[in-house]
Amino acid sequence: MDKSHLGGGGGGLLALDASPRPLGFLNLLSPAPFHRTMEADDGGGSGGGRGRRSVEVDFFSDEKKNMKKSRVSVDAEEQKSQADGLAIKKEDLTINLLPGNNNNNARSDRSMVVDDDAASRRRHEEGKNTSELAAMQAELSRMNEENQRLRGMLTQVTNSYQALQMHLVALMQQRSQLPPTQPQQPPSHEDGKTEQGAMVPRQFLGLGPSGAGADVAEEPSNSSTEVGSPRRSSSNGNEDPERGDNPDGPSTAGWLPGRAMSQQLGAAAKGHDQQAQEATMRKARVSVRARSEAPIIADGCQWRKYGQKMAKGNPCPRAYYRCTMATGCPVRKQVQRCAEDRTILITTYEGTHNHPLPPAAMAMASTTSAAASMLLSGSMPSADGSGLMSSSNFLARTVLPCSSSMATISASAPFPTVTLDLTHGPHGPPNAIPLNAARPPAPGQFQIPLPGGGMAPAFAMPPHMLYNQSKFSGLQMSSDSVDAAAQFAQPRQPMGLPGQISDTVSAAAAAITADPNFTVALAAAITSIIGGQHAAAAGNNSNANNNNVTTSNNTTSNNTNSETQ
DNA sequence: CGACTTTGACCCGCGC
DNA sequence: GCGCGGGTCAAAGTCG
Repeated sequence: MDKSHLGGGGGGLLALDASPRPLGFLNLLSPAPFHRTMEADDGGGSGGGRGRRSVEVDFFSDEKKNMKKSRVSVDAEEQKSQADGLAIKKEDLTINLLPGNNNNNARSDRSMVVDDDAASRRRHEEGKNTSELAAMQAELSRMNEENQRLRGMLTQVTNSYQALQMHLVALMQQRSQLPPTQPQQPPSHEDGKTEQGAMVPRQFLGLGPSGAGADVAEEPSNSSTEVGSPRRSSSNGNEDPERGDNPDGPSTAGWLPGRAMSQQLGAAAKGHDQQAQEATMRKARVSVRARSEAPIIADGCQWRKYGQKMAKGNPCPRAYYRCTMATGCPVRKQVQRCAEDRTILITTYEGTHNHPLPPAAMAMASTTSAAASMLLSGSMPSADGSGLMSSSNFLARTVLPCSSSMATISASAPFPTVTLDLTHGPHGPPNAIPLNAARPPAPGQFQIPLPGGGMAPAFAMPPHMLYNQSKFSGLQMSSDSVDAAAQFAQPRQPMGLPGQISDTVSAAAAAITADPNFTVALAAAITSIIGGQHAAAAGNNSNANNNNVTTSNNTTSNNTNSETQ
């Protein structure tokens, strides 16, 4: 498929910035990842926002608000520092480091009077300023050091993630080769593609196995791995232009019902186990729970509603949407409000995009596809759920390193589902309940343990601190990372810094990371950059990535290029 | 007029 | 075999 788009279309949301800035925050939020609405994405051939189109909620609107709030917090912190006579300002860290630029000094120069007391006082002040300057310079260098270390951590995480992904692909390759009579071998694994290349298609929303899901639309041999709903073999299956655009039988396997596919491909050629696995793969889903008053969340894709049903046990109807960004895209999603809390919108994604995604849709697509791939990689061979267990750990360590405490995997029938819960957090309602408490855990459903499980008890932190910890828990890949994560997780931790700088910066960090959506953005960004790097490795440009990636003291800079609805 | 939503009907899987 | 529930279809209606 169009890999070039992946690289240039915003596949990477962040990159390592080599510029030594004092404590740079990663600009993880790409150009308004979830800010586009269907109206904004209406370029796929629709007549242009006709009909009663659902009002979407900006998926990260709260986040943006909170980011703004964070910015306000930083400003307020600065003002407060100034008001308290503390000279720690951003300017102090960058511009006003030289004594000659000190406004106080300049002012005192102008008002200098030949007065011994005044001169001595001024000398005293100068000495004080000099010591402060030295201290600040020391802090600056220390923060530079910290920044470098964080970059190193991110590099390490990236490398580890790539290694894990490669390992996953290798494992899946082995599994796919286990049945000797298996008629289909993922061609992408046999040709010149590297394993990384095999992962690239997950830039699309691929709920299928890694390396195969996104290729199914153009590879008939892989059709049975399509994740679309196992449609019945209706006689009018080709009436739908989205399904019937490929009249040559098996080539349309992406839309063919599983049963028909089995007939056409020769059911005898497959073992029952494999069919069961494929059925599981087809039904893999990623569910996202988010608080929203709007009837649908804006995930960057264009959807068309094709049905609505009253689900049992839920007074709220369930709406069925189909991706209309490209003809024949099999991706569907279900949107339903939570019965217990109607402010929670549950969006379940299913299927694999067979078309390039806009940058706005990349984050969600990458996150959900990676989550589903991880889920499938672990759930397929296991009949007792142990596979899911291992999958969840793997998922927690790789796909959702920063939101693992908010992700669940449901092993309950009929299909495995990864649930990303964005509903709890400090900004939620006071009665926001943790995931497993909000919903009675279904049989076989469990919460993914924290990836650094041993770490959580190590810190006696209040709940909001724990949130912060979870934000960076994905960086717990080394002891250094643990330390850094702990430092980030404890905004008031001195970190060896004398005072105001660490307080100010930590307060900003706390304000930013306190937003639960930040977790998802972080996960999405990491996932995206991994994919972006893969695309870049395949010879694609990485300029777009660089455009989207900054390290900056101003953590709100990522909101500047939002797309209006 | 075309794209979209609505909604009743239909099909299928599953449990009893 | 039957009924239930989930998922989808497709005609009708809506909108700009």
